[in-house]
Amino acid sequence: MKIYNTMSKSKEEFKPIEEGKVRMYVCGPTVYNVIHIGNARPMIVFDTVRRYFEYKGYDVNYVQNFTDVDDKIIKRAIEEGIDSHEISQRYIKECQADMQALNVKEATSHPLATQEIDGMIEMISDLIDKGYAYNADGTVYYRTRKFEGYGKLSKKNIDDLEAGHRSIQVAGEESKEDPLDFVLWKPKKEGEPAWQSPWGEGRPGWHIECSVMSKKYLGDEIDIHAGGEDLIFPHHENEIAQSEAANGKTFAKYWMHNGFLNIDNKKMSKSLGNFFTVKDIAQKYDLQVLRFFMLSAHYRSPLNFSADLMEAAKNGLDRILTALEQLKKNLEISKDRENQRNLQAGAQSDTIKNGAQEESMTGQETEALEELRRLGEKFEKAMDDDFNTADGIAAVFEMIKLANIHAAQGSTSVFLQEVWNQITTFCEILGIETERKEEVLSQEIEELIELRQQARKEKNFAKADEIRNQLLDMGIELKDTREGVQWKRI
RNA sequence: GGCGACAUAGCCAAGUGGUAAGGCAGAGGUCUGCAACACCUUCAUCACCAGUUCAAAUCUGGUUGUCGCCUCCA
Repeated sequence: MKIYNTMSKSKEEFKPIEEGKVRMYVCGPTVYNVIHIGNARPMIVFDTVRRYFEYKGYDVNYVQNFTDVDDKIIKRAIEEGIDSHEISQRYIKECQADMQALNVKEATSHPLATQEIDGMIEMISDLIDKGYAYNADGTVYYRTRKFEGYGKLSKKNIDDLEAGHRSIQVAGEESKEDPLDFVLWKPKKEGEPAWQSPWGEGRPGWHIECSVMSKKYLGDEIDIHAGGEDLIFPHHENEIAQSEAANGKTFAKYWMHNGFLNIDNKKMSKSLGNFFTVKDIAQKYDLQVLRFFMLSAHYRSPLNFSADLMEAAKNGLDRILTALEQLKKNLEISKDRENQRNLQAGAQSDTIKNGAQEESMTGQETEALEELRRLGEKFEKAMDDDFNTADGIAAVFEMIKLANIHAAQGSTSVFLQEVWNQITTFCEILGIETERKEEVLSQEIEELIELRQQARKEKNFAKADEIRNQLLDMGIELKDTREGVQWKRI
């Protein structure tokens, strides 16, 4: 398995710190609002990474935090005139609901920054003791130049950084020894949430949270640290400086970063009016479509989002789901048929041996299964190469085609079962929910469908079509298949 | 100004040395009362220029263009 490591800027063979285990930390959202589709990309991508590791037999300890103390949360709380804790709790719930709809598995642990203050104070004290941090009137700064490897992840030259910084130095930073130093602890301002510390009341800086939570839940050294590419600098760079200075060990072996999501080729921003929350998308699409769309490109490539592309993703995903639906039906029919046959055979013979007897596969089926196995290898090869989900999806589409051609009602149930198992296994890795949600139709609609069937029987096609159009207006699309009428909501 | 990424068909997107996966859309056909589904057929020489090589989308140099980071940001 190869993973592209931002640190080395190359693909490296994955070797876990501990055999059979993966320790993985993904930077989570700051909960000051509902998440947008850009937030969703790393969640989807790294959830898929996790699923693939699990498929490969690894025991994955997956940690994703919620940053629940931050300027933006406080600002929002003041606007609404409520406690900032209420704000963060509200959006954590919303975020979890969105993640569930995106079929993102729950993290092994998802710590909250505000629950880990003690650990942060401990690490900051430790950094001060070691000379990597200093207290200036209640604000604690990290002494950036003291850490030798600073800039090693983002490949930045510390002197260039300083040159850039001079022109944009912010007011209130006069107490810093060096403009490059960043905040570990900031003193309380009126109306802000605060905790007691050796440097007075205050709250932690953003970067220290992740260092502390990663250490607590995964240990001093972890396998994978992941997040959006915009976090490379300064967030991850600072985490490295904190953790490695405090722990004296390499922080993370592999650094994974997903590319940005653009809207109509522009960066998503509120001012451009091209800002979409996950909930916006959910109004029009099943969020599975969004997930499928995001996995259709490599996670490190920039990805463009548009209405047309979502339509294309929806159509593609439908093709997969339709085929699986058919496959499942055929499997049931085939099983029933074999059961019938066994019952008859059983009635004729005195002894029924070993329960139901399955039909054995035909030569053609064996060949098809062989082809399916090859496609499975193609899928794994793609995923082994830095999680190439686009190639993986291509393999799934080929499997779908194979199923559409070979898996018929008359096929043996062993064959159909095997095809089903194979394809759904790979869908599972991608996080595609393979069974459409069972929906109950209203009585009115049921009756209309029945009426139309009668009209068809009587060859009154004008009436049949009229009813079909009527249902279409109601959002129900019908199709007549060999197994009867099927419908779906559009 | 510093650092970096990318440029493949109408659209999306794989492919890092041997002559272009897959999907969406389109066209033609089979099936179906019609439609939908499905299947078959069809649709590119890889931004440009120069070079290395028996052989390049794939390596090297240059040109043009797009984008990102350097500041809160997934």
